[in-house]
Amino acid sequence: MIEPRTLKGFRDFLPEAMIPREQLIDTARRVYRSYGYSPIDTPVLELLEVLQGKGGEESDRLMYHFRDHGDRAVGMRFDLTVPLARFAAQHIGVLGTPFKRYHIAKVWRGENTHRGRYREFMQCDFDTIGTESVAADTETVLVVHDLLQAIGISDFTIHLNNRRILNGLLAQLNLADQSGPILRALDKLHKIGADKVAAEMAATAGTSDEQAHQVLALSRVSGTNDEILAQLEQLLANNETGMAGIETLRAILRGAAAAGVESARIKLDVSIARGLDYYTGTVIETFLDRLPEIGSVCSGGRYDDLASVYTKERLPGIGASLGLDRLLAALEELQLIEKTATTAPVFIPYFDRDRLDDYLKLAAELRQQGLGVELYPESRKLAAQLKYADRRGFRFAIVAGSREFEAGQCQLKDLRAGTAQDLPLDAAQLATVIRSQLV
RNA sequence: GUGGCUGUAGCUCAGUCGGAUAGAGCGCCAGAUUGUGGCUCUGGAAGUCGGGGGUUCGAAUCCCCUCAGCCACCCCA
Repeated sequence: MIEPRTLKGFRDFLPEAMIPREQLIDTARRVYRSYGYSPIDTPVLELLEVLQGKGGEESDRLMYHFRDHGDRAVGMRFDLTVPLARFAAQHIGVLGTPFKRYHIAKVWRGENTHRGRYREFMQCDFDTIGTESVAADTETVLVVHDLLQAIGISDFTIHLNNRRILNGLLAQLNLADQSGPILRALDKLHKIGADKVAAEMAATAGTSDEQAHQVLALSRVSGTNDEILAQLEQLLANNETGMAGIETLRAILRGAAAAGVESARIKLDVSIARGLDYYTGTVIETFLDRLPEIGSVCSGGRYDDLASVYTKERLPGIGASLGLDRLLAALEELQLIEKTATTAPVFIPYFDRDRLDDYLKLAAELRQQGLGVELYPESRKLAAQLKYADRRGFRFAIVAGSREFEAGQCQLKDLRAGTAQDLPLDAAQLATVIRSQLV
């Protein structure tokens, strides 16, 4: 016998896990569409040359790849952004700009597994291609905001930064060449503290004490968003790049406020520096206030050289990605996930052995009324069937035996409340009552 | 990739110094006068003790290898 098991980092999803998963995807889709993003899909497999060399050596090493039957070198997509770059370069002529797309799909990375990190996982990306307008930056923030609200999370904070502020400062200190190691160190500020960041910068980037001190001046920038902006303006007063970054942040804050986003939802955070090789401007990360340690659940930013390896046309873009698996883990920890293993609210026990056709008819009529209905497939004893319905999380059961059929009545049980009422055996009337109580 | 920890029933775990038929709770199945779930009671099924090798009279227990998971580091398009 072959032991049934899944590959390391690959998972099965049981109904109890899959139902909230699909709900989350539905919500993301609805929010993305409300901003005019359109769905696209791309192949799981691409020619290796299309995928490789876009995210650095590490990404190439993590990518699943092999030779196909025609001896072509192919790879499995490890994110949705590189395929988008190829897609945009190939089709932008017919799509036109600006082009807004969302893409909800699985990606694969052959890396070490961790809590919340798998080798096969879902990304929910949305991006706007072909505009450098700050309107797109602001809308990206708004989408993240609306998305988390729609999911039902009441307390979250969108951390906002701009790579040009960091780049400007480094240029000012003649450290532009060392931005990689410096920003990687700076990214750990919250985690390891200023002293250790300074030590790491000295070790990996060869910064002098004075340079480290200057870079860490960033770490002392704090206060309200307005206060942070004022401090940054002082730090970067003579730096065109830095000032441009500050102006972009200001514009996003203004725009978000105008669109009705509560000011406490957005926090300027100069230590956010992720996506080092990739992002060129706005950078965002989103944290749950009650579970910050789980990390960013929705991250993204602006990248202005997205498709340069595929086309001479300039295709700047901005977007973000919902970390579906991480968010689900968080929602579970915060007990915001309702546990049900059924998708239909109404259960009909197959109670009277001789009345199968009557049950089928009732179920069909209720479905025509727009209700999800499951009919139990075996005429077991009633207690067992009700127990099944209870375990699966059905909301209502419609009990009818020979007595009820003869009287033209049935019993509607609210399984959650533990109440029951007698009603006429009529689908339209039943549906009205059920709908009024479904909430 | 590095270091540490853990793998015993479907799930969560106990199992003494190496000792004989490997346990519990939950879940599952059946029942508690033939038509009503959650609570209770009774009974039942279910384990290659992750896998392989070794030491030993004897291994869930000790040793080696391997697979998987967790934690920290590294990395994170």
